[in-house]
Amino acid sequence: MSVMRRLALVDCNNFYVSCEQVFNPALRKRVVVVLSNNDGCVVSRSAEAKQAGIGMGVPYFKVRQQLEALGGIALSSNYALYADMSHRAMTLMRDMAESQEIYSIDECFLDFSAFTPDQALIQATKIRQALWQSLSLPVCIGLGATKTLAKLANEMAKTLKEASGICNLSDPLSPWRESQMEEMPVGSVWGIGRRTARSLESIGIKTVGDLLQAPPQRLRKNYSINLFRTLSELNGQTCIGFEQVAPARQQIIASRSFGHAVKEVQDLNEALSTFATRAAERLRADGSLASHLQIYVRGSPFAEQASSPDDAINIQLSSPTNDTRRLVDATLSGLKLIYRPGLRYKKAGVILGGIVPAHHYQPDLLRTQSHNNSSTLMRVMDHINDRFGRDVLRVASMGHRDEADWHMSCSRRSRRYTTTLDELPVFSSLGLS
DNA sequence: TATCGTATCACAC
DNA sequence: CTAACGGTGTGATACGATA
Repeated sequence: MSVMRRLALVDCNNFYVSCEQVFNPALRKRVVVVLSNNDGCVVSRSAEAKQAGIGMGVPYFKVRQQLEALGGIALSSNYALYADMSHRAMTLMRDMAESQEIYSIDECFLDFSAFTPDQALIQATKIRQALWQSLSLPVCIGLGATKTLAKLANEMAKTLKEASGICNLSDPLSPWRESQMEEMPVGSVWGIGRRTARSLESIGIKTVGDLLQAPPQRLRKNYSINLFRTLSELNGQTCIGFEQVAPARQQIIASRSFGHAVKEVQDLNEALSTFATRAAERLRADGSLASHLQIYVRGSPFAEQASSPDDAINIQLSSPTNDTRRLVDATLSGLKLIYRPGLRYKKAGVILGGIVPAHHYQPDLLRTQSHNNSSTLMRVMDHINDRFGRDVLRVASMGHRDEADWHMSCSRRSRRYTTTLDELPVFSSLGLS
């Protein structure tokens, strides 16, 4: 007989904006947004920005004027900073529970099963305080018997004014809490996205309470297995396991939209060489090999003409590899086959697939030296780049222009306070870099 | 008929 | 001045090709 599970879901509030505010307190209590790559869309908003009606995911150019009128601030995203803050937060929480599953850059599940209900609430409070005191990060915490319930509790912790950052949907569940839960909109449930929510609403299922009371046969008939798992989890039955170690990735994607549309093969060569290089670095960091890759190029999905390019090609490697040179070669040979002169390309990408552990692969003794994997050269290259800076050692096809059209726009990035010495204010102002 | 690969969708963050 | 709209990853499902 298994003991009841009790899970906590800790989620940082407005994570990217909060990280920026840690290092620039002048941003507190202000309308602040952080933009996606290429300064494209709003991906994180301060409470004040939400209050002012700045939507999540809205293209920046559509709200730029509104932001200026509000005296608001838009920042390019600074992933080095967010990743570092995330690591600190996760490390801090790791020792405050039996086990931890890092779910995303700003969220983790914690196993609180060993705690009594009272202890669990006390521990949640401690975690909130610890993150605020040592990292200045505000978080909300939801407690529940399943991941879906913990996520829902977290939504309620964010939504309900009186929750003060913590909401408990574990037992014992007060009738009051239960009714609050039943009033939550279906779309706020983890796993029920925009489309399913709209569909459910159209048949009168608008809230969690409606969903729990709906006849299961009717749901089974019209919806996927996912919705049933979600429903079971809302009823307290575990369908989604707790993963302390992340399962091996099945694919690695490296892709970017370009700062400006490009037409020349040379630009695409450089961009795709860079993407293949990034993908290969991650592949080696995972200790893996890829068996095939896909490359794709495309124009703007918003282009008025229907003739915007959109092409892809799959390439089978003669043997699994993590060698940047082989992956770049394959990438460029693929590009040759799909490139068409004169078109306006706006995005490209490399997708590595057929990923296997490096130790799993038995090299073919008849293969030539160039097919060696995890070669000494790659290890040395990674080492040098790690020590002396990204791309100090690189394939020539990546190019060396500081300002190529395909490079991202990123005009408003804050300093990488925690990871790049040159960007500490005291160093840069002294001109030491 | 069972299975396989691929494209597409839905979802999350 | 104007035009301008993310990236990474998983799983389900549909469907035609294949053995």
